[in-house]
Amino acid sequence: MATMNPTDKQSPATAPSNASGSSDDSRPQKGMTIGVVCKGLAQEFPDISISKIRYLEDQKLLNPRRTAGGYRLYSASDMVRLRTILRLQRDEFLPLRVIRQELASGRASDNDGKVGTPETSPAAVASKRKRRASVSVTDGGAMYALEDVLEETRADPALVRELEDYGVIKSELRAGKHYYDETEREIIGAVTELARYGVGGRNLRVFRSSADREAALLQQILAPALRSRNPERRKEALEALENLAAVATHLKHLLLIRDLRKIAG
Amino acid sequence: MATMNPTDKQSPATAPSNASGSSDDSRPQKGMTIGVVCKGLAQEFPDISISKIRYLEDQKLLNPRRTAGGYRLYSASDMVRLRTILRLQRDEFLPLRVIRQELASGRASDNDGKVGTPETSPAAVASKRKRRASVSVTDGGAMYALEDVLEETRADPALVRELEDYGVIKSELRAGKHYYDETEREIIGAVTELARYGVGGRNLRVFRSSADREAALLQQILAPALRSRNPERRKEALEALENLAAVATHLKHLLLIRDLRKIAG
DNA sequence: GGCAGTCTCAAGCTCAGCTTGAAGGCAAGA
DNA sequence: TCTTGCCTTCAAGCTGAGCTTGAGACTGCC
Repeated sequence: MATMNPTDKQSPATAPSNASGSSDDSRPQKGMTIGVVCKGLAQEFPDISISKIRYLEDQKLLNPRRTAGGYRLYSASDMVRLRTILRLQRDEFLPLRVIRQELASGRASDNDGKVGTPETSPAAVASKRKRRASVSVTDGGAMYALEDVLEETRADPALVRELEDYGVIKSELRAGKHYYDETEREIIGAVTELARYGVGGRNLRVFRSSADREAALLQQILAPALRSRNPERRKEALEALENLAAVATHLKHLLLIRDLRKIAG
Repeated sequence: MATMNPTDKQSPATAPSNASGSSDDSRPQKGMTIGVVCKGLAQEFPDISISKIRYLEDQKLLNPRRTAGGYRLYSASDMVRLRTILRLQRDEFLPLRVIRQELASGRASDNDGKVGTPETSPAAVASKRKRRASVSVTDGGAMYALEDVLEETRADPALVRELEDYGVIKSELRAGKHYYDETEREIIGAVTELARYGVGGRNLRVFRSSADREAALLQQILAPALRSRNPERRKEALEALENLAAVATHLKHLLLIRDLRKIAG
C-alpha cells in the first residue's frame, strides 16, 4: 500500500488508536482521522486532499463521527461511502448533487465490498454504467501493486511476466515491489481476456508494433503544436491527440470488422 | 435520396415548418438554419439556445455545412448528433469533452424512446440492442448511395475516390451508381474526421495492413470452429469473433494511449 | 430595399468544486 | 508539562466549464 499523495509523509501505520483488531484486516476498526483516510485513498485517487474530504462533508455527502475534541473519525463504512463517492465522480462524471441522491436512494452499490455487505440489489444495476476512465492521454497517476492487479484482473502471473518481457507493459519498481498504473492494469485485463480465447503473448507483438507505428504517425502530425511553448496551444494539441486516438481506434475497429465479415461469410 | 435503407423515412410531405415535429418529422431535406433547429429542439430541451448550439460547434462537437454566405445549415444527421449530445449532457451528465470522445469513437448510440418508457428490460438486452450494426460481423444489409454518404459524412469526394483506390473501401456498382454499406459509410466518416486533423489518405495503409494482419490472426485461431458444419458451433464462433474483435480493439486503444502518453511528455 | 435572421469575436457571467490562509484547539510522545 | 504536528472552523479566493451578451457587420428572402 504505498501511497503517492502530494501531501505525503509516508509511514505505513500512523494509526492513532490501537487495534481493537477483531479480524482479518489490518484496518484500525475504531475510526481513522482525516489524514489517515486521505493517505489511504491516495493511491486510487491521486487528487484527493484533506480539504476535499472536508468539502464533501460540507456538501452533506459524509457525516463522520467526532471525538470529544471535534476531530473527525471515519469508520470503515464511511470509507466505503467515500470511495463510492469518488468513483462516481471520477468514472461516471456525476455531479455531487446527483451522487448525494444516488446514495440517499441506496442506488449506489459498491462492488468492491471488502466489508461484508450482503449485496441485496441486483447486479444488473451495478453494471449498468460502464467504466469510462483510462482512455485519456493525461494519466490519472494512480498506481496499483502487482498483487492487487492480479487479483482484480484474475490474470495469470506467468502471462504478466511474459508481457513484461515483451515490453507490452512496464512496471515501476518501488520498495522491491511492482506497481502498475491504470492503463497497464487494463492492458493486463484485456490480454487476459484474449488469452481465454487462445491468443498467446507472442501474438501481441503485432498489436504493439502497430500501436507504435500509429503513435508515431499521430505524433508527426501534431509535433509542432505539441512542442509549442504556448500552454494553450499545447493543451489543444493534447485534446486533439485524444480525439485522434479515439477516431483512429474506431476506424481500426471498422476495418477489422470488415475483414472479419469476409472471413465469417 | 436514392437510399435503399429499409428503415427509410421517405415521406416527402412538404408541410410547413411545424413547430411540434414530434415523432416523424417532415424532412426539410436541404438543411435548416440554426433558428429552425433551435425551435425544433426546444420542446425536448427547454434550455437550448442559438448561442449554445454555436458554442457546441466551437467546442468541435458539431460541424454543419455552410451556405455561400456563411449561414449554418443543419442536416438531418446533424440533428441526430445534436440531440445525442444534448441527451448525453442532460441524462448522463457527461461533460462535453467526454461526449466529444464518445461521438468520435462511435460509441454513442441514439436509442430514442424517451417519454416515460420504464425500460423494464434487463440491462443485457439494452446493451445488446445498443450495439450498432456497423460493429457487428453480421452485416445489416442496408446500402447507401454515394451522394447520400457524401452529404451525411460531409466527406471530400476526392478523398472517397482515394480510399477506393487504396482499397480501404469498396463500393457496389448498381445501375451505374456506387453504393456503400453501413460500415463503409462509417469508415468514410471516420476518415473524414481524421482528414480534418491532417491525416491523409496515404497514411491509412498503415491502418489497413494492421487490420488485415489482425483479422488473419483471429481467423487462424477460430478457423476450426468457423468451418464447422454444426450451426450452433458456428454461431458460437461468430460471437467469439465479435468479442475478440472488441477486446482486441480495446487493447489496441490502450496501447496507443500508452504510447501517446510518452509522446505527450 | 427592407428587415428579420445570422455571422464573428471578445468579454463577461455563473456555478461547481475545490484551495488557501488565518487563528486557534487537540493528542500524544519526550 | 511542553512541544510538535495534526486537526478545527470560517471566509475568501481561485479555476474551468459552460454558456450569454453585445457590438458591428452581413445574408437571405419577400
